[in-house]
Amino acid sequence: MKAELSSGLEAVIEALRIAGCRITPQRRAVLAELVEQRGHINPAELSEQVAEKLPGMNAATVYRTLWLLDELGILTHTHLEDGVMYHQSERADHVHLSCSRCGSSEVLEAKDLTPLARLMQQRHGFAPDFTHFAIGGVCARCRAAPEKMR
Amino acid sequence: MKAELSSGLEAVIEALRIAGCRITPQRRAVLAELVEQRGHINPAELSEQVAEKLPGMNAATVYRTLWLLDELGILTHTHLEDGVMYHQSERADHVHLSCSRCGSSEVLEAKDLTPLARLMQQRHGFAPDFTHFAIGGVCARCRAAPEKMR
DNA sequence: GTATATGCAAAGGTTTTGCACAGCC
DNA sequence: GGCTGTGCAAAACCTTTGCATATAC
Repeated sequence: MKAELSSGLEAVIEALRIAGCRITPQRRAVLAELVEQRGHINPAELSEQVAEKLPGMNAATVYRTLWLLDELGILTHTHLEDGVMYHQSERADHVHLSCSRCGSSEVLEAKDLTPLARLMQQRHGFAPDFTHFAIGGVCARCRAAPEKMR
Repeated sequence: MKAELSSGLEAVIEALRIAGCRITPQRRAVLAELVEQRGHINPAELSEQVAEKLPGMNAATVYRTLWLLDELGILTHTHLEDGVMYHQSERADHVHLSCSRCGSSEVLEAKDLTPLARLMQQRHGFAPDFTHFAIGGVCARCRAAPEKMR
């Protein structure tokens, strides 16, 4: 069984235990916050959120916990235009399209790009995971709009 | 004519002048260093390099210069696993494939991905520029190798 | 001469690290 | 009780900003 946050906090906690890690209130708090978060969140913001609910919670601990959970595959990070974001691994199911002209960001289901991914793998041997970095480019609206200066 | 570093420093300098910018030794130094650099370089490192050749050169000036040149389209930045890198715009012709398993990074000519880009544009309306972010995934060697723990 | 660019210094923000103590198992 | 994890504080980085001065034009 793979530990996924969606299968419930307890499943992940069990996985942590099996990995020889200790279950602390701090780790529970980080996990709980990540479950509540629908989208991505950066470490700094997450740190604030968690601290609200578990006073005394230290930023260093948040960073260490994120590192651990990422290492165990429970979390994933994604690189967007403005930095690194964390989210539940099983929610690494969408791709960010980041428009360089208007700055907007749309989201695509990862599976919509599987044909492309497969093609790329066949042609270049590299099996891409388009969820790990955003994809830059120009969105449909900006392409349609008359060219403006930026 | 578009100002490109490869057309020579002087062409870019002329473009700067036309844009109403002043030509300072500092700006020349940054441009010169970027011409010498084959690949990508991050602002901090670039700052060091330039300071070696133009003593007194200040980091703040480097950042301001990079911002300006990026704004003018002479430079481009790319997001790799370990941060932002700058390079000459006309060298934004390659895509970084970053293997999440072994950490290696291969490079692909951007034009090798144009069919994919076109396909994506047709299907999703978004015209991707795969050079602006790296593409994460698993390289051919790691896919072939027996699954190891990470 | 005037407007722009630079240097300096300081602040801002994020992330990492060392170490003593606390607390999970 | 022993070892892992945490808090605290400091440091390490990277980047930005304000302001007086220097300088390109």
